[in-house]
Amino acid sequence: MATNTGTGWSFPEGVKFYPEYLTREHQRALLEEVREVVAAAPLYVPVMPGTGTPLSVRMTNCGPLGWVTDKDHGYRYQSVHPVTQAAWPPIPDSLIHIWEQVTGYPKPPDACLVNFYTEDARMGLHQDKDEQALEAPVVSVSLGDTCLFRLGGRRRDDRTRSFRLASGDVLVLGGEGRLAFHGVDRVYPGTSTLLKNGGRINLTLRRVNL
DNA sequence: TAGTGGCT
DNA sequence: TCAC
Repeated sequence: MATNTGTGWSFPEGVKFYPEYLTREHQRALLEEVREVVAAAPLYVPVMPGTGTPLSVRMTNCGPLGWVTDKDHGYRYQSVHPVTQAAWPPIPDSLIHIWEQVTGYPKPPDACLVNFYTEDARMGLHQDKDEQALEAPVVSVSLGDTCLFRLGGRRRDDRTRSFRLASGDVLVLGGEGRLAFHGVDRVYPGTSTLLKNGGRINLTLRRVNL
């Protein structure tokens, strides 16, 4: 059963959108925990496999595993920060709780990707498919400035729908939507006061290992 | 192919 | 959308 969005386009089955899931207080507390993660595991600029073209987002991770990409070894999960070689810091409890509440998946997430978007950062249309546990949903939590998010289907050429993700929104990609192409077309500067210097933070919770 | 410049 |  797909969710009707009133635009003639429905979310794929298994996609759940929770606008304003987190209160402002919860967002502030979560942001503080993200700052601790970034203090332990600094943001860095990932690059595309093969070409070495930098992505426009800055990235870090928390949890037993982190998603990384580089010129020589491509997309993968690994247990250490690619620059410092230190183990990733733990996933904050509040994020584990969100995962439990919105998924009900029997195992906790073992990876949390932290993406920081400045006002000119983008994320091209892609699928999350580097995980073994493809039956586990992917959970996205937005903090800071609003972005224009694009969601399609399992094939790159499936039609897409764009909608905004604002601070405190939670999006779950499960079921048919687990392998849906998605990306971030733009960030709207000045749309949130949560981050003093602006920008958007996206936290993506995933179960990688079975 | 999680990016992007250039051409129709 | 294509082609790199």
